[in-house]
Amino acid sequence: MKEVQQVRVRFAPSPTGYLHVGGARTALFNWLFARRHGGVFVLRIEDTDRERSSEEMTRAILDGMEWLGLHWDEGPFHQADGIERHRRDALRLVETGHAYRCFCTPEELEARRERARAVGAEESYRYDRTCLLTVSPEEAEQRAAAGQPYAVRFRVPEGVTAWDDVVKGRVEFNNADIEDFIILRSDGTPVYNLAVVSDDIHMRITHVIRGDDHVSNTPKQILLYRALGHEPPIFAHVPMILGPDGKRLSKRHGATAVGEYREQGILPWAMVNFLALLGWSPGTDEEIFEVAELIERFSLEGINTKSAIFDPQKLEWLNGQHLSRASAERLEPLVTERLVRAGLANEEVLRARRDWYLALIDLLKVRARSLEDIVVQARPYFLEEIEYDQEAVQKHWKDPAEVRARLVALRERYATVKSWDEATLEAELRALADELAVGAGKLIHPLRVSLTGVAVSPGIFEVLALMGPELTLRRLDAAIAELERRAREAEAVGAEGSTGPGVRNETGAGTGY
RNA sequence: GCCCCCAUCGUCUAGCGGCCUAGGACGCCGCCCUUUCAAGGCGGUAGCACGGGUUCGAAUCCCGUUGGGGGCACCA
Repeated sequence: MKEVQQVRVRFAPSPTGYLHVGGARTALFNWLFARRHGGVFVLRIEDTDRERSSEEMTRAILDGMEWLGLHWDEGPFHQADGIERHRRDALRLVETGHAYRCFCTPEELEARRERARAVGAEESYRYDRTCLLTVSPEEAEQRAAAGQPYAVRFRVPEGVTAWDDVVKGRVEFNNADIEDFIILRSDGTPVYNLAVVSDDIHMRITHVIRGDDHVSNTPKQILLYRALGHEPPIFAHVPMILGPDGKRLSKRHGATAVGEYREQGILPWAMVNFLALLGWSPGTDEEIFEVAELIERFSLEGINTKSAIFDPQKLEWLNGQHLSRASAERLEPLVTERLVRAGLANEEVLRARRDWYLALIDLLKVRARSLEDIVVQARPYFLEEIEYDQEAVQKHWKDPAEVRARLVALRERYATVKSWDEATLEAELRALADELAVGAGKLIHPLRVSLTGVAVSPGIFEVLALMGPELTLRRLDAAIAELERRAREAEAVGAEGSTGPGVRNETGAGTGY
C-alpha cells in the first residue's frame, strides 16, 4: 500500500489590502482541510511586490485570521525572504534549457505591443521569442557577464498542459496559448509564478486550494514544477465570491473586509459558518454548524463549481441563530468589550454583578442579530437617563394625563410589592388592570416605554425583574414627571382652541376623561 | 480579440438517469403563539437559461447558442 504523505496546505495572501471575504474563505477552506486530515496549515505572505505591499496590511490580514480562529501551524513566512532561492531556481532553469535570458527592453516590448494594437490584436500579442531565436546561449551568457540587463523567460514547450482539478475536473490548456512568460525581472527579483512554485516545492505543499482566478496561472506553474524536476501538487480551484451585482467583490460593495463584519458585531464563528456555506455544502439541508462540526464534515468534493454571491442578509440571520444558541458565558467577553467601548459599563461593575449580567445577556441575545443589537438593547439597564423614542411615545403615551394616572397607580403597587419576581410583578399588574377595568396592555405598553424608552423589548416582567426595584421606581418617577409635563403642554394647546393632536381617540378608550 | 471556467427559486443550495407534479434555507407575504419585538410553529410566493441530440426515461449525459465570471504584465 502506498504511504500516505501528510497533508500540507497554505494560504498565501499578498498584503496589498485587507483580508476580504473571498480571501478569508480561501484561508478557511485550507484550514478546514488541514484540520480535517491532521495536516499542516502554512501561512505565507506574498510580498514580492514591494511597491504595493505594506506591513500594516500584513498585520490586518493576520488580525483577521486570528479573529476567525484560523490558526496557522507554520509561518507567517515572507515570500521576499526566499528571493535568493527563487533566483537560483530561475538560473537553474536557464542552465537546463528550460528558460532563457531576454534582453528586450520594456520599451521595445511596448513598441511591439503597440504594433499589435494597431492591427487590433493587442491582447492576443505573445512574446515573439526574439531573444531565444537570435541570441545563442553562449552569447547570452557573455552579454550577461558584461553587465547587460536581462530578464529570464520560461521557454514554454509545445503540447498540452492538463490537470485533474479536485473541484473542476479535468482542465486543459494548449501551450501554444501561453507565451514565454518572465520568471525573473531584470532587477533580479522573481515574478509571482516562479516564486509560488519555488516556495510550494520548498514547503512541500501537497494541495493547493485557492481562488478560481488562478486557473490560468496553473498551467504555467505545472510547467515550472516539471522543469524544476518536481511533481505538481493537487489543485483545487474554488469559485470566487461575487458582489450583489454579480461582479467581482470590491470596495464598492460596502463591507468586504472581514474586519468590518467584526465591527458590526458578527460573531467570528458565525462568520466562519457562513463563509463555509458559501461555495461548499455538506450535501444535506443542515446549515448551522459549529467550527468543530465543519472540520468533521469538510471535504474538497463538497465544493461547488459555481461562483456565489455574498448575501449579507443571510449572514445576519445566521449570526442571530448563533447568538441565540451561544451561552451567556461564551458571549460575555465579546459583549463586555462593546459595553465598555460604548461607555455603558466598566469591567469591575460587570464582574461584581456577574450573575445579573449573564442573565441580561441571556435575555437580550435571543432577539439580537448582532452584538451591536445587544449593546443597544442593554442601554436602559446601564444608563440613568433614557431617551423616549418618538414613535413609542406617540403610540403608547398617547394620552399623557390618563397614562400618568395609570402609572402612578402601578408605581404605588410596585413600591410596596412583597417580592420582586416575575410572577408577583405580573400578578400585581394584572390585578391593577382589572381594578382599572382596562386591558393589561394599557399598563404594559406605557410601562415598557417608561422603563426602556422604546416600544420593543423582551417580555416586560423579565425586564422588570432584571431592572430591579430601585431603577424601576426611579424610571417610573421620571416617566410620571415627563407625562405630567406633556399633559400640561397638551392642555395648553387645547386651550388655544386649535385642533390639538392629543385629544383624538380612535382606539375607543374613552375611560379616562 | 484569444484562452479557461460556470449556468436549479431574487440569493445560498440539495439533486450526481427513474425516488422530482424539483427538496431545504435567507428574503418577502399570511396565520398561530404573544396585548411589544424577536425566537418558534404552520402555510404561501418563486427556479431546472435556450435549442438540439443520447435514452424506454433527462434538472441530471453529449453538442451548440445565449448569458455570466475569470485570465491574458519585468502585479500577485
